[in-house]
Amino acid sequence: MRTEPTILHLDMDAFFASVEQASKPSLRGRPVVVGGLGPRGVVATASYEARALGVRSAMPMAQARRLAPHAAYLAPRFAFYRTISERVMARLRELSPLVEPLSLDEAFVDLEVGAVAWNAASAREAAVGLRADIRAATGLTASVGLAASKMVAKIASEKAKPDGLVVITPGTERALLGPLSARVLPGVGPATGDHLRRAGIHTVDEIARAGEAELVRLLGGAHGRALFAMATARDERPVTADREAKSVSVEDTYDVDLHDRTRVALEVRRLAGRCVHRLRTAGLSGRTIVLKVRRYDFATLTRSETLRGPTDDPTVVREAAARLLDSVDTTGGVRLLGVGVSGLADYTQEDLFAQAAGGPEQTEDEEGGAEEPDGAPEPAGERRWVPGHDVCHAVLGPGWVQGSGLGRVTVRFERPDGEPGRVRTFLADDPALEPAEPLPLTAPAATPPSSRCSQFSSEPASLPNSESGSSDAADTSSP
DNA sequence: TCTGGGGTCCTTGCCCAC
DNA sequence: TCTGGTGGGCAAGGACCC
Repeated sequence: MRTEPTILHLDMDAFFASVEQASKPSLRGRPVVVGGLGPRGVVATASYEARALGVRSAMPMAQARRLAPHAAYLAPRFAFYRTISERVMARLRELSPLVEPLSLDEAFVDLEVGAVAWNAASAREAAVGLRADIRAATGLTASVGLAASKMVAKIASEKAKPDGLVVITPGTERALLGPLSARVLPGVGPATGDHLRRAGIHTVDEIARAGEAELVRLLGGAHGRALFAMATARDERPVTADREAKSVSVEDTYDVDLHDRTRVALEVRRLAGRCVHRLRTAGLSGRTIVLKVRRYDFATLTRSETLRGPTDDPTVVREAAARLLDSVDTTGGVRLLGVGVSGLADYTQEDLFAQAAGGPEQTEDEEGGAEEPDGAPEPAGERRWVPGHDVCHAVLGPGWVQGSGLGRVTVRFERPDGEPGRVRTFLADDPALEPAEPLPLTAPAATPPSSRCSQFSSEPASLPNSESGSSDAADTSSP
């Protein structure tokens, strides 16, 4: 156990929602909810303004809309979030080679290995500089926790939110953790929390007092021992860079339950194709094919089959998934289907055969490969305008979709470095309107913008009068 | 209220080989 | 030959995380 707070946990504040507010001046200071916009969507991130109204991550969107009817509801722009995340992670790697990303918006950094910090004062100095740099590079705020272990650093960054820095002095951990709810410990979710509560255990202190043997009896060996260690502030887990993926999967929840067995089989084929595409993009293959089915009543089944060797052949994966589907009763309807591959390797059984036979054989079409690289199928002949996504108008320049429906699309014309912009409504098939790349949040120093709207380097053109009727809808929520 | 998507890890039970 | 213990691989499910 180290004696100085040189493990740093970084957590970007309300990341997806903050990116949207930074991109869209009209949303600053307003409640913003990012997540699935379909009838079965859930909240991915809510801005602090939306949280004040009771909106939380993982909450069904329908419930969020009831709590915050005037919030802006936006579909996530994962590709854009990823580019910002990469800039943040690159900054972290300047501090230390030991950076462990946990998600797009969180990471651990071992400052001691990076030799930028050796005690509380130097660690704090590094953290202050880091937060300032992230703000300058992205315009976003981050919260940072510093401690002698990963668990406590993470709890510290939680205390620091939003936009703060908290250092936990080694030796004070147990006093800090003791009175907190058992739920703050990693690995204590709703089920374990209930389990502990039924045993009369509510706080971290009570976990520690229960003793390891009792926890093992209640929760099983691995979980019980891990929890006791955490509750007594013993966490020796090292910061680990470059963790390898262990599985690759894709899944879809359908707006309405699927009842037709033929349609279900077709969807499983499509998902298998998408999964293989992801697998191949990552240069991987896998040995175990997993089919996931969530039925109409939310009961979730998995079926798996392990092959003799790893594969990335779409035909092999599709056929295995189809066999697995044969063993599942789907009467009553299914709401979700998924296909995954685990037991990953960076070679395939076919490769081995090919080496012997003198070359790989081209398999049949790879469905899902060419289509829908980001998971969204594009229906032929109809353009989908997704709320929150970027567009470019031939005359008016860059903007974003505020809402669409009934053959119309409403666009707000504004840019990250400008003032809140005006709103205009167009026909959904208006040829002057095109999907576009996001504009950078902060003006890039040397690199030219790559956006299709890059010719609009200054303020958007002034809005001409138009009979298409500009509406001044104040939010993107739809009934 | 009505529950996404992409992951990881653990437990349990079964089968098989030794 | 039969039985029992053990350990590994596999399948399925559950819990958790962001």
